[in-house]
Amino acid sequence: MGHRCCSKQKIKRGLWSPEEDEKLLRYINTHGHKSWRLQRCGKSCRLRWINYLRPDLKRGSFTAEEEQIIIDIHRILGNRWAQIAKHLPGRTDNEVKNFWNSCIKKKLISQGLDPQTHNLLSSHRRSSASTISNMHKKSNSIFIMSSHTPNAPVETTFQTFSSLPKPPPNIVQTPSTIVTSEYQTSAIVSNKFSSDLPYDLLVNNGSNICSPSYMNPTAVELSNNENIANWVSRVNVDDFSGQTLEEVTQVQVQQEKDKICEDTVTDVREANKDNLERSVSFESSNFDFGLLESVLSSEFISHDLSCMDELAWNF
DNA sequence: AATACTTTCAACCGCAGGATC
DNA sequence: AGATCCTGCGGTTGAAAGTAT
Repeated sequence: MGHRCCSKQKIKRGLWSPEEDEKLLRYINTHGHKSWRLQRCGKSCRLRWINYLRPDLKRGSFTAEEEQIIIDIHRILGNRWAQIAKHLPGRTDNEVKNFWNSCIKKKLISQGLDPQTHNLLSSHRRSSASTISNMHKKSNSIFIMSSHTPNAPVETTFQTFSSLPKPPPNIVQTPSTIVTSEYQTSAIVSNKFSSDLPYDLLVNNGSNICSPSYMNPTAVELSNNENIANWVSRVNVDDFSGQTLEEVTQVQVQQEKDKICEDTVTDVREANKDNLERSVSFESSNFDFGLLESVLSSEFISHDLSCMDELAWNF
């Protein structure tokens, strides 16, 4: 069964001809993109405009950077192409989806990764990695560690896991397993939700972490500098070969905390100087609430968030 | 050169939610 | 209240292009 508007009348379907494109462009230039009732189904016109005719679209193949962004966000959000596309200016959800299905998916599989979960596929797991892999399932961090075998191809060096926080604050989970660089693997470092980490800034005012209205405006403003992508940090396991994961964890977490706290403390002081009473415009904010909301409401973070209530910004 | 097979990606489908009449 | 339209989304399809035999 076709779309309602298409089934009612004889409307052209299939590929668009250059003449039709031109006609649609002329129509949009004259009438704007408010009404889509042409000889084609309105839905088809709209789609053609969004996916092909829009002037701000970027053409050509995806760059390595774009690919990495897609992988990183997909790891957190899953197949939410529209959300992912929002972080790639000039790219459409359809484009991202097609690129994923035709390229990235295969690449991940060839690397032994499950494209849906980003975990190692069972067939690629070795005993030395299984411990870490299982650990990942239990752990609650969005820290990512990457490692590679000395002879591994460059594109296989980002084998990453991630997950999001569940346990109560102040508890930094530190799985103790020897980290080696002999096997290409990834490992969870620790729980990022310690009480003095930047998430606190975002949730210091209530249980509904997803809603900006529950957030402390000052805190949100201060967080504007931190894009969600920066929440995911990478460390190189090779630098810590031979150390226990616990040791690596403590060092990395401390460094990350120090850096973040340093930044946020500076920001807070700056903000205090600037008079904290001024209101914050969410619309003008660079902070991506859409993605934040997506992340927080994704199945990755389906855990009970009530523990967030306990978080407080103790400054 | 011809055919078969694979890949790519534009377009479609179906659904949901909101706005309008 | 119900019908219709618009918008947005993720999944799927199939024609065209590319590649292998």
